Amino acid sequence: MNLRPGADTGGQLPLYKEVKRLLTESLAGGEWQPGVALPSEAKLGERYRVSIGTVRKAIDELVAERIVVRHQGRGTFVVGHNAPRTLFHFFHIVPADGTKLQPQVELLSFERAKAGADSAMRLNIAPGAAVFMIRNLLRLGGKPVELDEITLPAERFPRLSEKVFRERDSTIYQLYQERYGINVVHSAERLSAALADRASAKLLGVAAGAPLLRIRRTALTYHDLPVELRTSLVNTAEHEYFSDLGKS
Amino acid sequence: MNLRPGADTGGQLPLYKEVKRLLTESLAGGEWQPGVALPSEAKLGERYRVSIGTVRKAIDELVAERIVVRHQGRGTFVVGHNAPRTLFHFFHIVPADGTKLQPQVELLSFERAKAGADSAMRLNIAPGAAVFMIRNLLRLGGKPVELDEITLPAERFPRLSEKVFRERDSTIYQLYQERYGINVVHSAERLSAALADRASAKLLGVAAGAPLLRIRRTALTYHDLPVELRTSLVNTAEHEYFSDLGKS
DNA sequence: TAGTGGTCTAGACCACGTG
DNA sequence: ACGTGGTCTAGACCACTAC
Repeated sequence: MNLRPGADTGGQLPLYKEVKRLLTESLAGGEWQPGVALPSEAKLGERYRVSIGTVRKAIDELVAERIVVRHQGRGTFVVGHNAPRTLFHFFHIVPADGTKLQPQVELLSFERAKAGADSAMRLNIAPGAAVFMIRNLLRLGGKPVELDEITLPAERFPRLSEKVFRERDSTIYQLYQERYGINVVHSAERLSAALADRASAKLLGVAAGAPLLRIRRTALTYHDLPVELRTSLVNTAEHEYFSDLGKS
Repeated sequence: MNLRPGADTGGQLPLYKEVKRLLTESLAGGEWQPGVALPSEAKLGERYRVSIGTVRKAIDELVAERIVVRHQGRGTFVVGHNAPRTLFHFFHIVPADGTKLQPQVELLSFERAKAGADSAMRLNIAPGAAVFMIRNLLRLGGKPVELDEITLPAERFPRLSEKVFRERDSTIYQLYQERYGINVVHSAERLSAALADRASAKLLGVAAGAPLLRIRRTALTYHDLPVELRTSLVNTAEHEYFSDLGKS
């Protein structure tokens, strides 16, 4: 760490990047839980022996990545899955008329299985490693709209069971956060079109052969570590996927 | 404009937001063309009578929105549609294996028409106003993959003709930029699944009733002004839509 | 009143690109 | 050598929140 103005960089990384890395380490290590305020910028400046401006630049990037939020006069807070607004960072299905609705989730099945080659690669685990496979039906305004298949690496979710999953009184990502200390902060999604097979059609209340939107998501925690795979089949007759790219 | 440290805000907007607004005005007014360097940060500081730090904060936001790019030692440049990398800010279809390919575009039809209620609303023009309707077939690696229907407000594209459109030696957004001074900087997309009708199926080389991904895009220029509507039908048998959300 | 983040300035030095 | 953006510091004052 260096205090001379404009000096250093012999250590390779800019100071504020290093501070950001250290902050991310602390977040990943659970030093500050979601919903809790970080130390003040002045305190962080002392802690890392840098000026407030450098701390601010590091936090600026965390804010841009929606990992923390600032509240003037209150402090800087770790983003978790408690605030209803964070739900829509990950749930992009809206009625065609645009009004956002909270989905109701119904558990269809909960199984143990072994990871296939593709899942293993995307989850960065060994092929054949134990995983949980969970299927859910999502309703919007009472109507079934989306069918989810979730794949979780068992190692990261010790003692997870159908009972635990079913009896949670929160969202799924909140469960990961509160019970396993896993905070989902980003996701990558790939979309394609598919035809409803008989089973999916029945659950979604459409004809077999109806067109469905297929979403394949990888959910990531700090350091871009993958922690969940999710394949969704969506009936887009009355709903759409909203791609809220870029912009601020 | 105010020079006292920490003062003002009586004028409502923070200084750097005002500077950003003025920069955007100049960009929209064509003072700096895409590909050209803005005045240096020091010059802009003199011009708006603010410190360099304030200019930098304004430009930071324009960089985050991909409206300009900085190159250390060279300057800050207006983003246009010349660099091949900018293409993929707007074209999100990639082969399932992930390798990005440049699409080849074939013009299918070019017509004049009147805007319907929905198009007019989304383009912010009067219902019944003159529009161009253009249909294109896009190929990736020689195979037809996407069918586009483009709607343009005729008023903003004076003297556009099939000949002009067909004989362009560049991308479509490059044509807008170079001939009409319209720089597409953002887009909003809504996705759904559909079935191929007979005509689309034939053009895309799939069976009628095959599942297609439908993308409805509104393309925006500075100040979030809509300048183009585009509905795309994509055969996702061997390609996917990549949603590269958030993150830096 | 005290503490927090938000804005704005000023100036130093570094790294990069061009001539 | 010069000009550009990139990093870092220091300090002032404002706006908001909580007590």
